Amino acid sequence: MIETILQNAAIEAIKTLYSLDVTKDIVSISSTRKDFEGDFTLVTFPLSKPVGKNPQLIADQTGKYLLENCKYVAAFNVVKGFLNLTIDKTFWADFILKNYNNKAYGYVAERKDKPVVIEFSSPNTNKPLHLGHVRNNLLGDSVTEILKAFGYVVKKVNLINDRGIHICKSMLAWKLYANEETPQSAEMKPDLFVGKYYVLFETKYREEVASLMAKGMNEEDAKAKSSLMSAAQEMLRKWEAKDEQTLALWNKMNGWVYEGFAATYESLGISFDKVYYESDTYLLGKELVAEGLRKGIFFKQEDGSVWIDLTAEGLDKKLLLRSDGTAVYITQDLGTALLRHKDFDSDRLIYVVGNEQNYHFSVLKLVLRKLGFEWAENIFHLSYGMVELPSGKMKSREGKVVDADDLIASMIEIAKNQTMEHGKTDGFTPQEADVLYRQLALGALKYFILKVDPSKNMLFNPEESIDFNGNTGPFIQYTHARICSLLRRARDMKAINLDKDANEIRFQAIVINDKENEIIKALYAFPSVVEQAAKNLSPALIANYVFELAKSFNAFYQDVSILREEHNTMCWRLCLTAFTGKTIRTAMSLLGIDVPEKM
RNA sequence: GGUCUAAUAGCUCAGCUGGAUAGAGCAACUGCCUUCUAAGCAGUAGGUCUCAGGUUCGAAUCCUGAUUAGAUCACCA
Repeated sequence: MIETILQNAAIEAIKTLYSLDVTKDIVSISSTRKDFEGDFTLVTFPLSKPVGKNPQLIADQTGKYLLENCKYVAAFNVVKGFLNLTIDKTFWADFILKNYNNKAYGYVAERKDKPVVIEFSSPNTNKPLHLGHVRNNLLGDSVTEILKAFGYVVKKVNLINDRGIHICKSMLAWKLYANEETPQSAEMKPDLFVGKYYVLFETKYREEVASLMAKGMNEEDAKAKSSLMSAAQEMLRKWEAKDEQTLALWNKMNGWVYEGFAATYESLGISFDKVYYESDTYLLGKELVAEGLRKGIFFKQEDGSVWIDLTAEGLDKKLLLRSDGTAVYITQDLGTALLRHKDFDSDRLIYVVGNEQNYHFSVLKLVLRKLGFEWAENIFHLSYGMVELPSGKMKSREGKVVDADDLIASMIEIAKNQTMEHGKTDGFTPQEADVLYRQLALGALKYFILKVDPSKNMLFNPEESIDFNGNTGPFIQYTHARICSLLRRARDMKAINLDKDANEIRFQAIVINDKENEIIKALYAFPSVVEQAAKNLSPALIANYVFELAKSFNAFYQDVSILREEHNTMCWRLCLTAFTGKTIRTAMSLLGIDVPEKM
């Protein structure tokens, strides 16, 4: 890109002017700050010492040299040690004309690498998906799209947590209190229905503990003596023993939940290449533990439990197998990692999992590495922060959550009301209108969540957060729709041929507004994650690409505004409008957001 | 207690590898709908970048320490 060209030219300039070889890292080219004239800025302070002259003089002399010797530099000015370079307009013209009809703009060709496997979503089957899952799903889906744009083959997998004590809790509550009620008879979305019984169990359990404590027991004893909890544990034992009745109930309730999940995934527009079930995988990993024992990487305690000592690495000792020989969480995660590596012939695994599991994943990676798996080096935990509510953390045990389906439904409702209020769907068929409401609602939700740095906790205020004004998905969609509208009108007047006829087109085009930079922010919301992921995936290559991409967008936009000011001609505006529409579409597709052509 | 993460406008968030006068949106206030579509535009006001040191030409950004908040350190998943 242009920065590299300028950088090399500057290095050459310094060599010629001062007979000095300088490295790239002290020749920094960045986009010029607005309020200053120019497109790119060379900061000359770091050059001052090696060259032995004051920054201003260096800037001045280098500027003169570049003006004469670099064909892209049209003008320069110096403010203190900052050398501001203005790029020749023909460069931007060539750039636009070259890329306008390039369908692959923003994408790189497919590479030959092994596929990347990304795990996300990973719900439990005792309750419906909530806002936290939504963040997870959107991140997973968007990172997939971004990696695909970098030419990677990406396989999306989901590991459903369909067994364990929490599942038994909803099963037990249903068995005790439901009187054979079904989602149909209760007229509820089936996963919501199951979740209701999970909350019911927790409520009844707390009541029981409270009443035991009222009789003078302390909390610990009360919890231990709880008949409900021991019944749930008994149910888990029966499940593991493959008791027929228990399995039948388990199948029935999980079936309900899957039906509900399918609907939620559908409305979020999310799909998977492969779904794993923990009931199939929970016994995996024991062989790995045995192998580690043989190799002397792990050790066995007197009670039979197996551990690894990671204190040398700054972590603790970690249990890998219980004394009764059963697996724990990390045991099966070791096994599933290996399974995935084999299933997809992949040596790059990404896990989209909340940041409360940071420790777990550092242990997982370390253990696999100690077992001798080189691909473990490429495991990347895409860690994201919690979604908090104004009232504090979401607690599914207490039913204090924002349900994903409710949220989407109410967003669609808001989108519908506002759109009708603005009269935007006049002339739409009812079907077209419904599609638009959905696109707007999901655009708002997705952009709202994805624009926040994934690693940070975020606050979600149901009353205030969802907005269609300002820096929002619908605003970007709106901008895109306006651009499309302009192009339609232009086409009505005369066929657009950007290469030849641009000058002849007489058309009052949109003045591109600065808000379109918001789309760049959407891309910027990711580098922290994507760049890190990229570093893990393939050294520098991808990371540089993300950076180049984002940067080239940014440079382009800066120059859009410069062109706008300096060249107030129709043809220019039209070219830029068309191109901006293109970049919006490209960027939004990386976020998994639809951009309607009319609204 | 150990480890990790965070702290930027009243609120929600940006701030790229250290660069010029720290930016958006919301909320508040002023103007703008006959030339693309006001889900908009132009403008005003709002800041000790938690605090204290350090590194350097230059720090919101890097380092050290403190304060506050969150996560984690289970024979839970």
